[in-house]
Amino acid sequence: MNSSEFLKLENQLCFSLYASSRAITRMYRPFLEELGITYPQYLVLLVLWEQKESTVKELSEKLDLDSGTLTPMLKRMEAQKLLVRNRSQEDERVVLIRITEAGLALHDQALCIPQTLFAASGLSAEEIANFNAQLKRIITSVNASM
Amino acid sequence: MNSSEFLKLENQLCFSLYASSRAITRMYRPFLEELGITYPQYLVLLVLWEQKESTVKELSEKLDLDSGTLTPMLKRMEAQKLLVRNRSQEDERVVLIRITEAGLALHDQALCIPQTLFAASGLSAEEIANFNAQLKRIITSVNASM
DNA sequence: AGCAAATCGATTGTTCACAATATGACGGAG
DNA sequence: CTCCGTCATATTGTGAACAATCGATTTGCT
Repeated sequence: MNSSEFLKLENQLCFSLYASSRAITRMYRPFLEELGITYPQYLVLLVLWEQKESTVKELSEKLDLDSGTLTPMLKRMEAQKLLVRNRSQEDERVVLIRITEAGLALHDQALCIPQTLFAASGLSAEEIANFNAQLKRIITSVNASM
Repeated sequence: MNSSEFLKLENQLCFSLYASSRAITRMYRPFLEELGITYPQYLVLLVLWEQKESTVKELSEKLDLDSGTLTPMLKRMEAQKLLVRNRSQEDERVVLIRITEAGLALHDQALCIPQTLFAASGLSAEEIANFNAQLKRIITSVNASM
């Protein structure tokens, strides 16, 4: 593989990741739309379904999104009554995010979505597991070097 | 692997793709910033560096972006003198996109970017090639089913 | 020729994504 | 106790993404 071919390959890989990420949110969109949420909002809910309460900082770290993205998004979700935002009593810098009953109620409705998409994808569980492991290695390697 | 574990895995995989896509644009950003362009604009230039002239429709197909994304982006790039937009004479519905000298001039400056990022990534050429092949299989499989 | 359907791109409106900056709150050094 | 640096979040501004819709053109069918 010469240098020029390799550059093309790397560009292709980066493009593939970019394109596949958008393809996934497109796959989720019609299903999430029925719940009135978007894919990034679904990611927030995935966290809150597990631990019910979090902070902007914690969500920022887990989802790798900054406050400029999260603050307006969490406000929209609060307007939809999916969660509540409150300043912490102990440390007024911290904003606590707590899921509501309405937010919890979406969990049951959302459960079938990954199953449906998995079935539609035509991939095997093994392929997904292997690919996930490999992607994690790549991400770790890239992050470690920066 | 039980059902619940599997759902978590699929959610993880989708999130990993989403996060890695953003990580890549962040890696490119400081380098592309020196050229005054963004990652999606770089993708447009990758096409135009190869064929010099294209159309909105062709770019839309190659990059998997719709006119609502491309039209304003191409206008910004035209404002930067990187390309020109003109209605086709033969078919007035078609807008021809042609790269300018200034746009071509960025090619040389951009050449070193993938090399630099590759070196920084700590990955081997083989890992990248294998991963690229696997990602393409996944995308093909997912797209075929929709 | 004449009209319906398809094509191409632009527009509008909403939601991310993120850099840069601002604001207020905490916490430690002196 | 006070100043000062750090921390957590909010705000502003720019640039994607994309659904929905529109306007103009072309093509196909009768």
